[in-house]
Amino acid sequence: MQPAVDPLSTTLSALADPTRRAILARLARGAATVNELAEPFDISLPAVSRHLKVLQAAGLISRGREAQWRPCRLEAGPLKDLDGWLASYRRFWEGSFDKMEAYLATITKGDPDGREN
Amino acid sequence: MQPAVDPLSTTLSALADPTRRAILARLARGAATVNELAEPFDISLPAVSRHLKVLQAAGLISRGREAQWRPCRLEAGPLKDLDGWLASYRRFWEGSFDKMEAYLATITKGDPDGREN
DNA sequence: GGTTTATTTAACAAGTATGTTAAATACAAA
DNA sequence: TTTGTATTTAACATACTTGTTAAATAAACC
Repeated sequence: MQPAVDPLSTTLSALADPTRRAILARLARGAATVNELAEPFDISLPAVSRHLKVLQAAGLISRGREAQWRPCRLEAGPLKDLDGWLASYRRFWEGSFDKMEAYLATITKGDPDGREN
Repeated sequence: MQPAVDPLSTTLSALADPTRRAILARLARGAATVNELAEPFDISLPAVSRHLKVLQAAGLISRGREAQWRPCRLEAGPLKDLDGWLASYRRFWEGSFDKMEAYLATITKGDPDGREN
């Protein structure tokens, strides 16, 4: 029943929506206006506007003010933080690399030159 | 309003809850039973049970069956997939590294030995 | 000033998430 | 077989999310 205010939760929950991830993917190729961002989707403009509000609240995008346009651009900070969080779990899927290394060590054992194949 | 949920959305939404992330952090140190996992939290056991159900549905944990216990263990697959998704954004925060390299190149320019400081 | 274009806010509906307590299930131990 | 321990399911309350349409705001254009 907590309002879920920690930044990582906010980031993850913002990213959990496929529409918002698609918006980020678009912004990865450069800044865009709300209408441009909305164009590929079958949802209303207010709905897109709200997605942008969520992304901005999470710090994943920032917005400018040019005439009547509010261009959005990607902000990578929260993604970097997420990457940092993920890093502590990385060893769990890099385990297979260890197995591969152990395997290679086995098949090259007894080879004085240490060639791997 | 879409019923089908893509795996990445499922992963992110499972991770968006701080209680569930704490559970994963605990499981990163080894398998645990539901009661063990519930112990640090101020929420009811059924609530924890439901968090585990969410994590399992997302493939982030798997469960055994030993006597009356259902031990949980971490499954890294979805985290690895998330890491793969994140990777395509990595260049956005590695840009500062490029700047650092450019900076270092500047201050070492004209130093025949190429020492960095 | 009045219109057009871009975007947001308001008001509302439907679905989902998370928590609770009480009861049910599964297995072990006595 | 009864009892205790571990865990889940049921039933319910509350709040959040996401979508809609209609109206409001902001700035450019004529």
